[in-house]
Amino acid sequence: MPPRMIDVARRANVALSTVSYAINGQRAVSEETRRRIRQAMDELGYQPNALARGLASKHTNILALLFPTPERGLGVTEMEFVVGAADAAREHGYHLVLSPSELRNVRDLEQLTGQGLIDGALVMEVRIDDDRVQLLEQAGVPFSMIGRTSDPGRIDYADIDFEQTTRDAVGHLVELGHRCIGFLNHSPSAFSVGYGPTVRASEGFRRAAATADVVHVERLCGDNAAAGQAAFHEMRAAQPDITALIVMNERAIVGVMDALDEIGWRVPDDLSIVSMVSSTRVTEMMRPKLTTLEPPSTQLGRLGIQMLLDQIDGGAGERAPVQELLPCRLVIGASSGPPPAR
Amino acid sequence: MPPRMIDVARRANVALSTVSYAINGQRAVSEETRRRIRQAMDELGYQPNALARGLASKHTNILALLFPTPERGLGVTEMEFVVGAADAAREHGYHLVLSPSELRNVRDLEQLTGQGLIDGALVMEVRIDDDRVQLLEQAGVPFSMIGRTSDPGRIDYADIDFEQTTRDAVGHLVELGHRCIGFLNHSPSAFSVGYGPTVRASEGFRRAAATADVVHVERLCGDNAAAGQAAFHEMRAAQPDITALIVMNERAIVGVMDALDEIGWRVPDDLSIVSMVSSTRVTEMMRPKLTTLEPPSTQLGRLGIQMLLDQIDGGAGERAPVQELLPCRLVIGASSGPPPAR
DNA sequence: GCTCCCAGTCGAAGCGCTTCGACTGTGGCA
DNA sequence: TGCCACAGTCGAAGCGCTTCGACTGGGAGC
Repeated sequence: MPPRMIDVARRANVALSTVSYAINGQRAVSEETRRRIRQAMDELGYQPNALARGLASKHTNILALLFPTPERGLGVTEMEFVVGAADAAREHGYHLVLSPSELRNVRDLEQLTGQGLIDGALVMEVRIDDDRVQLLEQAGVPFSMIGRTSDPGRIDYADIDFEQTTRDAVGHLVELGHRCIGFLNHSPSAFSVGYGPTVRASEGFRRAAATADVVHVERLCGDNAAAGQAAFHEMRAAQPDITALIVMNERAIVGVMDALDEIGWRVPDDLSIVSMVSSTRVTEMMRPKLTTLEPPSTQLGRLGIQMLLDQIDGGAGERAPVQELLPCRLVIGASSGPPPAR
Repeated sequence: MPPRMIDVARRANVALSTVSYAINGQRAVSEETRRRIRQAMDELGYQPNALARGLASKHTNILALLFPTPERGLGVTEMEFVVGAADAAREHGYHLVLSPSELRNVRDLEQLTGQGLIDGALVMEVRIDDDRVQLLEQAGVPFSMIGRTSDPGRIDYADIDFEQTTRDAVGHLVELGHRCIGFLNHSPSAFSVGYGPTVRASEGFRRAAATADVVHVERLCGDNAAAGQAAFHEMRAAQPDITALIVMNERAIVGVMDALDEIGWRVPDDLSIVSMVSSTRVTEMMRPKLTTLEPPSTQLGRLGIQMLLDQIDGGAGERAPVQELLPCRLVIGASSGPPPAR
């Protein structure tokens, strides 16, 4: 029912193949012919059939976005990745299919790559040691990652620079005068499965604190208020002099606030709080409005797609892998200030 | 390079077409033959090529998810839609392509449907009067909506039951003893473009309040703290007796809290707050933990896909349209209580 | 004046599948 | 005993494109 290429060809009085060449420029077509073809296409409202094109040409203009849904659930930051990626893909004439593959369902991934549907994949929520990476490699599917494995080798990735980000967080607090800083990280399970941000922020914090020569203490903490509350009390028991807290666990923060109420502490007078890798969209809803290191989520999503397309369009040539670490942006809110004079 | 159907056929000593029939059951195949074919497929690790299949059969097993990115940005609730839809699609053997079409880019939509890539579309963020609906109709693409237009006709949709939800919100407050209730809605621009939830919640609130015979006042309010703060002061000026507030605007809430601080009011002692259509994921991060009417987001996403598939697989037959309104779940937090005895 | 080359065009052969019509052999039934 | 129906199988014709090899007619080069 929709017009086909042959209809365009007939109307423009040329061969089918000439229309094809006019459309994708694989061979020269004279200006006059091209004009007639364009006109015919317009008149018929012609749109090339994506499947036929893909079948014949071996590339589909479809990319997959692999996002597992972690126990933690997906938040604003992840949504921003997705939107960034989807926008970037569309701008380049690609479609993005969403593949909510659980890690356990390696089968799903095989199915996706085996069907010949996708030209490449963007892998989200990468773990330090991620099954999907091997799978994609041996399937020969071009891919890039948001996040990175412990040894990314020559795989393209874009990730948050946790080293820099923790340094910035610690730096901000040190500048304000803090000398004893706590770090509340994600859950023990996130750490033990090797979720990248959890592991890297942990290392980064330790190093940054050591470099700045401040007393520090870290805790892993379940993603809920109760865990946050308990964790803070434990931390304070370990380091009674604590005057500032870096939190990379949005859902634990409210628990910390509860804990502070219990001991009559106020933010930022008695304790400064800096949220790490939280969207301002979230921190602005908290009271006091939190100081945060906001992740460049949309940009990461776009970058991920960009890298992938470079890889695909770039063709076979040996390229240097693109591996970028992006910093978070320090957005100062009302939750950080000078330490109390205790 | 990957095995093709002909390879399977040769290995199982049958015709190509027999393999096809064995796979999708369009014709009877003997048990013995089927066994041999299955074995050959396993040995070769065969996976049908999705494009070839689609080209020949006229359906692709791909659905599109149409989500415009509103000025307001996409939040947790929207993410949950998306995940629900993606999961449901995968469970049924479909892929989901993300189409972040701006409403203005009607061209993008035409391109998507014209390419023959998708079997159907799920439309998110539907407005009272939505261009995309006409476009999809005239393109002959099966689709269903999350949300609904003013006159959905025979189009399938799943939406939140705003009538019921506002009634529940008002009911909860009335039960607590409140007699003067405010409603803080989304922005004037959301209202004027006819964003469904904004419009319907407005009507619902007015009706519910009238039925319950309580004094009520409503304001549209920009999606930010400053607007919320100003709006609350205005509301109180209009109705000094206000003792409870229903808010369907997550980002304005913190502004309301600021306003309360200014006049020395506390929640819920002086003012009860109920958040409408907010994920508990969000309300649990607020202090006090907000009472909310939590939307069945994931379920809506799944339902949307389900309806779409019924429509597609159901075939040509005249079905009754599936039009479902789902209630939100009242989750009582610490932000609502009896009115003060002023 | 002849060859050579190349821009520009055409026809045809696939890409890997679905599906149609045709063919075979068996069993039920009169 | 003969006929028909039908389960089970096969070959071939597309689906709507891309791409390859081949063909044509000028200009450029000598």
